[in-house]
Amino acid sequence: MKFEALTIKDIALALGLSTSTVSRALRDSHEISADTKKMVLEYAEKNNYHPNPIALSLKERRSRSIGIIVCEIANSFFSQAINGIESIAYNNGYNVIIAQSRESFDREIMNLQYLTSRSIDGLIISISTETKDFSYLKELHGKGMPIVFFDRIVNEIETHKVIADNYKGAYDATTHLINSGYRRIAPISNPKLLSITMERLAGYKAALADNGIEMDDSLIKYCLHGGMIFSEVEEIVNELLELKQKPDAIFATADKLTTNCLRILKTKGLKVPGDIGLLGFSNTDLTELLDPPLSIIKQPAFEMGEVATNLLLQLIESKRPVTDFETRVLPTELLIRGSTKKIKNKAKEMV
Amino acid sequence: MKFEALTIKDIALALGLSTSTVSRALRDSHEISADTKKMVLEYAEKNNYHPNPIALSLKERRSRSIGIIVCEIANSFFSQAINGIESIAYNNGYNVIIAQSRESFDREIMNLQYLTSRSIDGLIISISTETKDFSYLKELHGKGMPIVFFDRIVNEIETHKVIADNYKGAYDATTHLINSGYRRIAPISNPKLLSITMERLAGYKAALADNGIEMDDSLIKYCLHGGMIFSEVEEIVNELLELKQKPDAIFATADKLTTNCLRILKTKGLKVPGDIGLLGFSNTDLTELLDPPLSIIKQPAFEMGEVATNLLLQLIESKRPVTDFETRVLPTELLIRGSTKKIKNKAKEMV
DNA sequence: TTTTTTTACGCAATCGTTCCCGGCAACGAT
DNA sequence: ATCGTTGCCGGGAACGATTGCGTAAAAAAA
Repeated sequence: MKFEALTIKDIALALGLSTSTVSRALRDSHEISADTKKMVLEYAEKNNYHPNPIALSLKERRSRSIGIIVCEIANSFFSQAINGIESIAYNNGYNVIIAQSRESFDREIMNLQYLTSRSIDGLIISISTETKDFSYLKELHGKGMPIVFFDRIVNEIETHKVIADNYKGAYDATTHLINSGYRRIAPISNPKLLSITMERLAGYKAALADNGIEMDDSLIKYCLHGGMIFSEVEEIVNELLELKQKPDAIFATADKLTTNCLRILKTKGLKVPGDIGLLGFSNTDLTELLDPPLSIIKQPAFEMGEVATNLLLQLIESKRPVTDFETRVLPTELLIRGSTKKIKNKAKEMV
Repeated sequence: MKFEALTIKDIALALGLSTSTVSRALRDSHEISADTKKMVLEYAEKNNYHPNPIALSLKERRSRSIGIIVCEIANSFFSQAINGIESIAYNNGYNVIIAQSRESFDREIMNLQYLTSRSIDGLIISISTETKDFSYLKELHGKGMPIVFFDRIVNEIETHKVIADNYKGAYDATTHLINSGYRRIAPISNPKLLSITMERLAGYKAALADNGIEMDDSLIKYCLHGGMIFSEVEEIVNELLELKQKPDAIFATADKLTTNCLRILKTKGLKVPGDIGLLGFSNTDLTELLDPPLSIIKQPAFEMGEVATNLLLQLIESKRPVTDFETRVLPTELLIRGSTKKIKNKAKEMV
């Protein structure tokens, strides 16, 4: 079945005018008489004419749609960010096409190809945990595709970037853990070279250093699939618990890792925070209802989406090539709950 | 900045052919010589030519994109459903444009206008809690727009529909509560006339009847904004708790209501299930980690999205008007956890 | 060799819209 | 009466791709 819409040609025919006149009347050109304008406008209104966006896109060589690539939608952080992206985009007459990489590099490339073949005007992307090769993105960017990175950014591509203050977030979180008496804090992260991993681990390390705590490399763990594969997180937690010097707290640096860690610790019958403390990055609004209520670092996901979209639209609508790029860093929020309750300093465990 | 793509015209110019020949060569027409085909194909491959989908859309009068309207993306059920929709759509060369009504009728109409002005080929929608007037949807449907309803459906519009087995889900849930000793079960729902509300309440009532429990209308509550406004849920819970004959369990018939009920009960210092039992529809994967672990009815959100999309594509790609519509009902799952633990039958409370 | 058929390609219209260019009135100025 | 000027409008090309039709040359048949 087809859904036939009214065209300018139909109006022209009905009113005995030419398409050019109708077009001009609709765009309120000065070279159309008031009478004709009124006639056309009224007819268009009555038969609710809407210009065909596809024809416009073809003419103007722009689709007024922007692509989004994230690892998955069903993740609080990203769905909130998409919310922010969408709100700005719609207000500016753009629509968004969302694609999910599911933490796969191959899928990310496919999405990229799909979106560009769909002739998007710009791209907002948080790269997958698997992505190490940026040549495709570089090529795209080199060809003039406006790109804004957010969350998981690519430092070697020069364009606008939007991130949470991962360094400070992790620093504050680690400091809080230390102040609560924890000493052997094990950070569980996404792959090593992901921007958010590096930023968050840097904050962690700085907090340790500032508090005179020696770092123990055996406590630092990475999840290659960002927690998408449950068993992977499970193995890593097992490794940590089998250490001679066990960690007294886990610092999960990503949403999926945080909740999966809790799941695993509970399954193992460990008391949180009695046996082990837990704190992590998370954006779900259920964390305070969990058992135990989770201490979290929350990112301003919605705002990040908004900012990223504003920057992207700026790139898209700029007349001349933009060379002055900025990296916006938005503040995180540390919410202290039960999962990091103070423990007594066991002096013997101090390293 | 512009992102210039290779066109058929460029290829024709470069190879000294006409655009028609190039077009036909690319589509492997029999009336093009093998040599020419090879030449064109190789050139297109090397310079990675992709047909401009906008030009194709204009020619074929189809955009190969489908619209989705849900109340919000940042909701487990809907993000999972969108996942399902997206997977099928992409596999069939369609992209999806997502819009959020945020439970507002006005926004829903705006979204509808936006999406149609974007010339979508079809629509998948779960209507907002506010929507009582279906005239716009009817008009759209009447004009030939393929529509598939899912979750919150509109019975008076004849087209494909996809729902969870809300009746059975609610029936099973209520039965479980009864079997666990609860007698005064208060259902908190979305607005009265929403399809899911009616279906779920019907299941609730049937379960009561089948167990010889008299229904108490004062226990039946509705949230006009579907739990989007926290205070609204709070008021309703307060009303219930101020009843002379208080409920001994709450049955929340929607995701947001379920988690918000828990939040409110905990804030009030009530023990769940000690003071009151709680069970609800929910699709978040954190429910088992909550305090208490929540008993829930889970909908097959992903599958619902898949089925809805398959039905929609069927409508879109059908040559002649479809008159034979179906309503697919997918099974729900009852997950029993701590929040509905057995209580002793207090005979005096039996009504 | 001439006629017919086939092969292989080009021309031009089409989708809906915009916009450059040109034209034809009516008007005032000379 | 003639010459600009202005106001108002239509013709047609363009955006990128597909496709029916026409046609030249080559191949086959006469």
